Amino acid sequence: MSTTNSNRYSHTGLQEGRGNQKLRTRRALLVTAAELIASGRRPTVAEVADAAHVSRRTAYRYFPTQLKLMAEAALEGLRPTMEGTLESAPKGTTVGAIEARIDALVEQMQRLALSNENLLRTMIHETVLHPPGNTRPSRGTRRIEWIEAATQPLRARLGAAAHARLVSALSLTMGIEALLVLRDIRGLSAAQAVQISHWMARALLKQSLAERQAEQRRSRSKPA
Amino acid sequence: MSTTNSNRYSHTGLQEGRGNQKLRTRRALLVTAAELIASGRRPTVAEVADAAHVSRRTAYRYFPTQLKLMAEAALEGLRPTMEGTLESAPKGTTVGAIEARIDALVEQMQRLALSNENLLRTMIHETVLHPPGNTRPSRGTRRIEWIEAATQPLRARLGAAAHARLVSALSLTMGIEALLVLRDIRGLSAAQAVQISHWMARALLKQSLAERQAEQRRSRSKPA
DNA sequence: GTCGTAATGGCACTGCAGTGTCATAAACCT
DNA sequence: AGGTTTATGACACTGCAGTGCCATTACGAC
Repeated sequence: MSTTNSNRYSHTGLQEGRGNQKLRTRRALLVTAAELIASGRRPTVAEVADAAHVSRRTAYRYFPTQLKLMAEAALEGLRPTMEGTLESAPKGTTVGAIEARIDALVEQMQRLALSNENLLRTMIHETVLHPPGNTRPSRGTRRIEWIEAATQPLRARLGAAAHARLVSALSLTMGIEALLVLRDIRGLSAAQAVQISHWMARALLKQSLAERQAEQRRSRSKPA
Repeated sequence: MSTTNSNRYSHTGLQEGRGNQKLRTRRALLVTAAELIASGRRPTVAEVADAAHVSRRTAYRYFPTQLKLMAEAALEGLRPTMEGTLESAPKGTTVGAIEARIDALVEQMQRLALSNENLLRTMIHETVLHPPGNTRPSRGTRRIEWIEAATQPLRARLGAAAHARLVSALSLTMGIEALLVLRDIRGLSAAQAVQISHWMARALLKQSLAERQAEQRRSRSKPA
């Protein structure tokens, strides 16, 4: 997953051995797999290896199972679209600014999920099993980080517990799972599903603020 | 199981030909598969067939792919727990009664999802792929029917559109997908996840009612 | 250049999904 | 009893996942 390099290797020599060769092979496999998945196919390991001009045996050296290859390839396919999502969000700590950030986040997440549906469905397919009591990488926490970043000023206003609760609730309103339920089970169109996500996110935010107000009113009228 | 008894079935005669024999074989495969899945395994078709005392070839005659066997077996495994969920819910059309029904529904759904996690994860694994533009059975609509039944009186109070929106939103707050996100991604415990579902459902209900009130106030003060 | 070693490729193997073909046994009918 | 139909079983096959073993290439150090 996290390629722990990002520093130059030519003058430092920190990249011991033939590290770059490995990185190139690994990356070739990932982008090739991502392309094949995004095109709607469900490629075999042999197909990915061939398309990446790598032997099947080598592919298995980098990704011990097709599952891991697919899961990482899905992430790889998303990476380009992901960056720049948060930067463009409005700043500020007012409720209005927070609401705007949440709106933008929902919009971006659902747009991303829609345009990478095959990739994300594959990822769920690959990660949904065996999770009883294991220590799997499971799924990333990017969604949580984004939501926390967008709602960060609310932590002081709502308190840690209520803020954490809001973050949890918001994590259900966006992402591929929401799309999955709204479309596959509820039978909505993509546009309708996105609307629901927007409404839910705002509703949960408003409700969190309203509960906080009620709590304050209560403690003012009858201080402990 | 494979009671090859000689109990005659001819007194009804409704089942044309050897229909009962087929039903028994089919059911034996389903319950056997459900048991194996529920026990945490991911059984081979050969394993299911063996355990059901049926030849592998016959298993494939009833379920053309392992996927279909698993998906139907998951439903089979849930059937016993499902019935009696709605009957015990409180009646009435007051907001309080509706709130109580939603609470009970959330509680039941999440309890069901938790105690059949393996089954449901398998079902998602099997149904999440290929659904772009196809006519798959996909997933059932029981969840939607339950939510609609619980919130039915709100349709008159909120209007059809707002009620449909609430139903959609509530469908995201309960079920295996919610549990999946809250636990696998958000990292909550089972108990915490259920709490979030409860809070969300109530919050969305309150917000729907609040928006309706605001709308009415607006139209009273400035009638069109 | 030479040498050592790390990355890669080739090949053969096992295990399971899925299918086709034919044989067998049980049910049905007369 | 007979004969016919039908579910089932036995066997062999293909395709892909995954692995072990060994050969070959190519990088890097001397």
